Amino acid sequence: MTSSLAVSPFQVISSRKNATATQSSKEPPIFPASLHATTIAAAADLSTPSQLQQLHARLIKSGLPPSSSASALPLPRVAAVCALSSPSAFSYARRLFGLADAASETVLWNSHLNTLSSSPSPADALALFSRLRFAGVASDVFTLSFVLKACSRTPAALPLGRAVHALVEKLDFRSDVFLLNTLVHMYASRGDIPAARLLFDVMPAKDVVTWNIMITHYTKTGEMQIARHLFDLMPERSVRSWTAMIAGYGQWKKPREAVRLFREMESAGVQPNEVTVVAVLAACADLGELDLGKRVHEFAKRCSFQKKNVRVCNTLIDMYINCGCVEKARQVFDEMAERTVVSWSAMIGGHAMHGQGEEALKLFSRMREAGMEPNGVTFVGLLHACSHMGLLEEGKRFFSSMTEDYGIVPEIEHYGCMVDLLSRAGFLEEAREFVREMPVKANSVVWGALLGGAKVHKNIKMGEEAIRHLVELDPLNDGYYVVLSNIYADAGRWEDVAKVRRMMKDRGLKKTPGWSTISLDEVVHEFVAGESDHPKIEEVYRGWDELLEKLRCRGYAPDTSAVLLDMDEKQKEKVLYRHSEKLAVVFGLMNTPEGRPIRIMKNLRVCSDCHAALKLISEVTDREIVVRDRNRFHCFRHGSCSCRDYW
DNA sequence: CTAGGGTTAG
Repeated sequence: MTSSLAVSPFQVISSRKNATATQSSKEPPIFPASLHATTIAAAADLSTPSQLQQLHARLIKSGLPPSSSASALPLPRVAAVCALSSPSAFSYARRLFGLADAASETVLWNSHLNTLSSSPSPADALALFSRLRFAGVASDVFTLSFVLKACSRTPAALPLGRAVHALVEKLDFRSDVFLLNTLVHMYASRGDIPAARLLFDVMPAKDVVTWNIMITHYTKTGEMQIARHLFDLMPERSVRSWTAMIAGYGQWKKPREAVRLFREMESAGVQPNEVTVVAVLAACADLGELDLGKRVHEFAKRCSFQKKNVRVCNTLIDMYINCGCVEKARQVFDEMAERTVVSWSAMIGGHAMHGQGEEALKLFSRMREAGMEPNGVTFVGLLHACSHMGLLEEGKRFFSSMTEDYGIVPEIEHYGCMVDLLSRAGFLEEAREFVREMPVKANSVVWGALLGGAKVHKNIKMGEEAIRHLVELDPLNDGYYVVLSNIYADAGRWEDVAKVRRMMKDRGLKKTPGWSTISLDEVVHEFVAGESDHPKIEEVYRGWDELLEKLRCRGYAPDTSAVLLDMDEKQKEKVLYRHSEKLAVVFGLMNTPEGRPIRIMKNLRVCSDCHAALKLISEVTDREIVVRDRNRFHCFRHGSCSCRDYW
C-alpha cells in the first residue's frame, strides 16, 4: 500500500537527479495511505530526514498546492532534523524553506538558530551558520545576534565572534543597538575585555542593557568598584541593573553592601523580581539577617514567586537555615510543589548543621523514596550529619555507598568530612591513615579537622603534625595556632604556649578578634571581643554584670583555659566576660521581648566557657539562644545545647 | 525571531 513512497520525495520537488535516494530507501515507510491532520501533527516526533521527506511526498501526492504542503510541515522540526545532518538533507530543508522569498527563508533559519544558540550545544548554531553562509542564505540582524549569542556560550569562539563583528560592519548594521549589545556581551564573555570596553565606550546610543552587560561583567570578575562606578554613572537603571549589583556584592562576600543596595532599590520604588529576591536572600543568609529575609519571603509569597520558582524556594530554605530557623526552612521545603536535588541537599545539610542528624538521615530516605538522585553535595550533608553525631559506622557506610551505589567520585570535601568524622570520634590514627591513603592531596580543611580532633582528644603529637602542614597550606590563618596553643595549655605546657605565641609574632600574625552580630529590626549590631564600639556597650556591660550574678547562683564558674594570654586569673576572667557572643546575647536579652529566641552569628567557634555560660543563660532567662559559629549551629534551650556538647 | 541578573557543601 505504500509502494508509492519508494520514490524519493526529494525528486518530487527537485529537478536534480540522484539527491537522497540512498537515504529514504533504508527506512520503512511509516505513513498510512491517507493523510490526516493528526498524521501531520505526529510528524513532530519524526526523527530522520527521510521520514520527513516521506511525509512531504505524501503531502504533494495529496494534491495540495506546494505552498500549503510546505506550511503543513512542521518547519522547526524539519530544520532541527535536517539542518545539521547530511548536506542533502540540508538542501532539502533549504528548498522547503525557500518556497517563498529569501527574506522569509532567513526568518525561518533565524528561528532555528535561536533554538540552537540557547541549547546545551550552542556550537551547533555556529555549524549551521557556516552552512547557511556557504549556501548563500542572507543574514539579517537577527541572524547575527543569535550567532553572537552562540559565540558567547562557546569556548574558543572568539575568532568567529570577531568575524561576525566584521560582518556587522560590512552589512552596515552598526546602528543596531541590539546587535551591538550582543557583540559587547560576546567580547566580555569570551574574555576580550578591551574590545568589549572599546565598543562600549564608542557606542553612540547605549541603552540600559549595554550598561548592564558591562556591569555584569565587572561583578563576575569581582571588580566591584568599577561595576559600582558604572552603576552610579548610568543614566537610567532597570531591575536588572540593581539585581546585578546586589548579586555581585553577595557573591564577593559583601552581603552588607548587597542589603544596603537592596534597600536603596526599594526606596527608588523599583519592584524586585525573582532573581533580585534570590540575590538578596542569599545576602541575608550570609548575614543572618532574619528580619529582612522574612520580609522578602512575604514579598515572594505575594508575588507567587514561592509558588512557581524552585530557586526562590531553595534560597529561602538556605536563608532560614543560615539564620538559625530550621523549622521555617523545613516548612518552606514541605510546601514545595516540586523539589530539585538542591532543595533536598540544602535541607539535609541544614538539619545536619543544626545537630538534627536523625532528621537528616530520615530525609535522605524520603529523598530516595521520591526517586531523587543524590549528588556530591547531598553526601557532604549526610557525612556532616554523621560526624556531628558521632555516627562513625553510618558515616563510613555513606562514604562507600556514595561511590558504589551512586557512582559519585569523592571530592576533597568528602575526604574532609571523613577525617572530621574519624578524628572527632577519637580515631586519630585511623584518620591519619585515611589522609595517607587519600587519592587527593590533603588541604587545610583536612588538616584542620585533624587538628580539631587532636584538640578534643588531647593528642599533642597529632596536633603538631597537623600544624606543620597547615602553616604550609594556609600560612595566614591564625586560627590553627590558637588551637595548637589551646592543646598545649590543656596539658599545662606553658612554655610551648609561649613558643606558639612567638611563632605567630614572627610571622606577623595576630589572633583574629572574635566578633558576634545580632540583628534587630533589620539592623545588624556588632560586638567585638574586648573592644566593642557599639553605642550601647556600657549598658551591655552592666547587663552582663547583673546576669553574671544570677549565673553564679546556678553554679557558673568561669573556665579560663581558653584564655591564652599571660595574665592572672582575675584578668583572664575579665577577658572572658568581654567575649563577643556574651555581649551580643546580653544586648539581645535587653532589647527583645520576653520569650523571643535570640539569634547570634559568630566569626569564630564558640569557646568552651561561652558554651557553658550560654547553656546556663538559656535556663536562667528561659530563652532559646541560637548561635551560628564557624562550623555549625548551637541551639541552647533549657540549659542544654543541640550539639550535645559534641563539637 | 533578538541582548543583560539567580540556588545546595567546605
